[in-house]
Amino acid sequence: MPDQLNSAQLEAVQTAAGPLLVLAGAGTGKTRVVTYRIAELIRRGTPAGRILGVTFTNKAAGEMRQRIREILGKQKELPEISTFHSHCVRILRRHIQHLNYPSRFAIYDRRDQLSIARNVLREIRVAANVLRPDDLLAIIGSWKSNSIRAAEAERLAETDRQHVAAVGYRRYQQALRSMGAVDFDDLLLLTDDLFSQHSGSRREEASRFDQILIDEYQDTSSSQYRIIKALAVGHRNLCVVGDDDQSIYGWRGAEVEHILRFKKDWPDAKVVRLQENYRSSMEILQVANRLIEFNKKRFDKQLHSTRIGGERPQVLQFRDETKEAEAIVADIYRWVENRGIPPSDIAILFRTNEQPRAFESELRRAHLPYTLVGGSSFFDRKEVRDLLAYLRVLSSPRDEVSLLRIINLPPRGIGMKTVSRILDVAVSNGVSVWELIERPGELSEISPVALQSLDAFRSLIKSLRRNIEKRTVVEIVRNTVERIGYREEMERIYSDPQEIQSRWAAVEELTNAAAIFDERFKTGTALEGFLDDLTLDAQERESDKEKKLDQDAITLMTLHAAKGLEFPHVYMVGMEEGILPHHRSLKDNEEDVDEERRLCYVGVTRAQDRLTFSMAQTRRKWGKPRPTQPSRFLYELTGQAEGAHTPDKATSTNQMAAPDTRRRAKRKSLR
DNA sequence: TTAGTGACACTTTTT
DNA sequence: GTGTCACTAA
Repeated sequence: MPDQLNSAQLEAVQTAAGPLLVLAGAGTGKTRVVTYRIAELIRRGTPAGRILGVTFTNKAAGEMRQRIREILGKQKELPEISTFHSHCVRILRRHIQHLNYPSRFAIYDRRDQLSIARNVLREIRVAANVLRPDDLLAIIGSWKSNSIRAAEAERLAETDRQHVAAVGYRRYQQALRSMGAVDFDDLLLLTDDLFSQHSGSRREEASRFDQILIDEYQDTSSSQYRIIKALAVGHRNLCVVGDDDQSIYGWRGAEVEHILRFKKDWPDAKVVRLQENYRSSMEILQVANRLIEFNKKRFDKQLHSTRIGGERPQVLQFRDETKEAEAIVADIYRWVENRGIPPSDIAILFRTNEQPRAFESELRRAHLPYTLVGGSSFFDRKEVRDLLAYLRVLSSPRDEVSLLRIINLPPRGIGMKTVSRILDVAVSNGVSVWELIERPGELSEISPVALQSLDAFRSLIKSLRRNIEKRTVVEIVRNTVERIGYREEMERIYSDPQEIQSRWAAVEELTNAAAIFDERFKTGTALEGFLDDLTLDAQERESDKEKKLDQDAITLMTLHAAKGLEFPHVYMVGMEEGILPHHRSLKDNEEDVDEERRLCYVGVTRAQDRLTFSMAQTRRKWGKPRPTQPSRFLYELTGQAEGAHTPDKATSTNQMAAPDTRRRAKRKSLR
């Protein structure tokens, strides 16, 4: 990327007022334009605090903040850069009482949602072969992303399955509300509700900013779309940036149509197209262009390369996924050790979160530094979820999912029977579980021993909550771990000292996160903010030292997580039918495959200099090796498949070899 | 009634 | 590797 902005970029940066649509291909400097535009607005006199920048992930928000800080210099006030969800949380914390919600609400992540869905299905007696909890969540999610509420869902339902799901949806929302909790979709839906029902709140929130900039606009859902409109309709200074070819969140309600509709909503909008790719070598860009032409529904767009030549992308085949990992890591090792390539220049991209396992162990064996981005890691750890549940109960005892998780953890004599008895009474008397624990008089048929245990539990929670507003989050965490005897419990359950060690490390990591949080925010209801940040993954979890280590590590991540990033050396692994495209997208319709193709396109366009595809001929699934087929995308991007929308290019250029023909040579070269 | 053990199924992508 | 279910011992 040159230091000078080209004319299109300059136009996007300097258009100061009115709606602006930036249609930008991959690697054309999209984020750079947003960053410079914000800096330019500030330079021209807009106070930084009056600018709202919305990104898709917290990672992207952090990077953007960092770059703006670099451009502006340290002493200046910074603009508000945040994700949609984080921004909505802040709005709701200020106004949610208008919607008859307590302002102390907890945010439930997928695991919590699953737990509620399970209970709902049990309550309405739905067998697992009719609807499983994750099915219910998927259906509710698709309704929510189309702004369909439970009542409407019940009207719209046609099939039996939909009827059951609609009933489940209603119960699910009731459960959330009674626990004072919201899920991720609710953050957007409730904000949308708030703005449409309470114009005062809308005006107040809209008047906070004079300029709004949205990155990755192709991934906005309909509730996000309406929220943006509600915030921007007054000042009309709305700049959106996106690329329809990189729309990969359709399954979450993202609609490419919003970016198409922009000109209709804002007829005077200025449109700027960025079509010069500064990132990838010509060879890589050719592969990308060839691939994406197989998608029929797309904006007419041509990406020009500004770089000539480059290394031709390779396709490697291996016997199984272990061999794949071995060989790829061996290849990386040679680049790092023999050619002095910094590990941070290298990324391994994959479709699903189970794929990196084999690569991780190979990388460890080779003593190559790596970081696994996203995935399950931290929050899926039992220890983290245990402690988090305690913290949530301390923050709000109405949080039933958390309360039920910790009520007998570590074991304290409150078993299944007692819990289900409490739940029965709670449901029939219409009171919360915590209320029953506080007033056990309403409980009947519970053994005196269990009552005693309940009483001890109540005192424990009460004493942990004492003075909670005055304490720092670290103190709360340490105190909780201490008082519940978590270390002792760990030593009791696990015999292997190494396992205890690694599990305890997660506890320490959570404590560190709390310490970092305390440093940054010294005021207010700290615990609640900490929990919000953790759930929305808005935390800067690593200390500075670890961050520096990370900076020189190989990156492992999913294709979804890779959006917006770039690396000199990219490996796209597991290029097989059923993985990319994923088999769940093959079932229904063509459009799902198009989204998988865009996902592949996103991966390809991350690469700057060198791109390697790999696949395994057999892959283990549930322990059994099964033969695989090369991904159709491999044929498409090598020009060996029919049906590209502009098929002329496919035969004109000198092709890289098909997966099969190239195999022997490649494997040799890797040894 | 509770605590501990083993079989079992589950893994698309994420805020 | 993890949560859930069914079974058994105390």
